[in-house]
Amino acid sequence: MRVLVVEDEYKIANSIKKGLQLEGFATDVSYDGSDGFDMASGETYDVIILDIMLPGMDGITLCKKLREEKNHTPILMLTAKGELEDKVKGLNSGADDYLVKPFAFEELLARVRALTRRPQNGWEARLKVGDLELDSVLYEVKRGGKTITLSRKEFALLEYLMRNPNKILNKDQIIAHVWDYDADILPNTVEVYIGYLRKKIDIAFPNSKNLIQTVRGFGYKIG
Amino acid sequence: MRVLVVEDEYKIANSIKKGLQLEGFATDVSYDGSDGFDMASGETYDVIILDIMLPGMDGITLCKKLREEKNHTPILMLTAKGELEDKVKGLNSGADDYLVKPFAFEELLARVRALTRRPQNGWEARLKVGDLELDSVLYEVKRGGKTITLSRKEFALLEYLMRNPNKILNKDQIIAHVWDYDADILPNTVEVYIGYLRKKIDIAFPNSKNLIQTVRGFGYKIG
DNA sequence: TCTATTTTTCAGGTATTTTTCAGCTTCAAG
DNA sequence: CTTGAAGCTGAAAAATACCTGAAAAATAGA
Repeated sequence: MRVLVVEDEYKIANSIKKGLQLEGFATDVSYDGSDGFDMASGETYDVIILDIMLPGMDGITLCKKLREEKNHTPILMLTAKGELEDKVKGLNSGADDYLVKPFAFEELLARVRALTRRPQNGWEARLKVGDLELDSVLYEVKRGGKTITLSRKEFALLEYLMRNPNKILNKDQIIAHVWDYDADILPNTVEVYIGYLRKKIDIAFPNSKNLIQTVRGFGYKIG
Repeated sequence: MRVLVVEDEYKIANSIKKGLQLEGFATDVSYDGSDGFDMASGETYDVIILDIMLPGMDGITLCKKLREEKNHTPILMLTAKGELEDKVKGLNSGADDYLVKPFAFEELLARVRALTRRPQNGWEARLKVGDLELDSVLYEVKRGGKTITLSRKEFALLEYLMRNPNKILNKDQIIAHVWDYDADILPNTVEVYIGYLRKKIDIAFPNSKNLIQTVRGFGYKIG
């Protein structure tokens, strides 16, 4: 599964690349619009992630030119917040989906997976760890059949933990996956959120095993 | 259930494709009239969605040619607003139904379902949630036998909610399904309409359960 | 065209969520 | 036992989501 990222902001491009590679996508990056166009029309990619504001050639033009030469590779456009017009232009020019900046990596991943449309191994809508269940489509969390109400960030964090059961995740990893790429978050914020989740998931169920565990010096794990 | 979409405007074609796929239709797209004709006569589809204005071959010609070769696949024609003549020509050329652009996705879905003519599982004309009833053919809404008058948009929103009972729907989803594909709507508009519905459906019936619920950070649900 | 209604935006208020801060606890190494 | 780093937590501050009355814009009906 091959992905091309055309994005001039070094920080964003590289974090996308690193993240996608870890998920098993072969990822190429171009920091310039016209280079990106050459790569896209020369090689066969399964998805193209395309920023709108680019040096060389803007994303909308790039997209249109690709479509003109009958290249129908799914395109995910990145648009800056507030530029609603761009979103419309982007979809008109032939993009298949768009994502508003700044975004959390897991959001991007979900959309890339939707665009590849192949039964993605390793991705499940319903996650289960012990007697704790999370439905990432219906936004439902239950433990032992009892519903648990979570806020948006609490949910996102729990989902990330449950997608990596029994794996130790450090605070930097958690921040990179759950928070927007430009968020400037203290590690302590993760600690606070772990505390919130513990209260709702473990402390509220005193007769069950504690699922969220601290691994001092390394991070946290669930399971 | 297979659908072919022949439409050169990427934005429309892709949003139809995405929406139909989520509803369980296997959807192919052609952005060109003569390519579309080849696909339609080569493969077996259950419905063909056909724009009139097309590069390569216009929709009316395409439709006629299909009928000439005894292909009676149901055809839904898309006509631009004001082109009433086209609508007549379209029906004369052998199309089964037409839809005026711009349309909301749910309108298209209803017509596609009607054309497949098979008892579509999951689609009902009369919806019921608690003691709230909605008839999508007669445009009638009642709660506990008492008639409720709704405007067009209020009705469309309520119908969408009631077709997804107990499911959390976020504002983007609601906009994509209830509003025209080219509408540029603020999320706040959805909030306002939820308020209108609440006034008529919940607040007007103080002895009944509140059916419309806010799930902060995620969206709204009914049930 | 004019008018009534519907649709959409705007601005201000409130409640909740998110983030930070500061002090406290725990753990492990010496 | 002491010490320092890592983690925990109550509470405050900041940011955000949602609600609502009212105005503006668009639309439909006469």
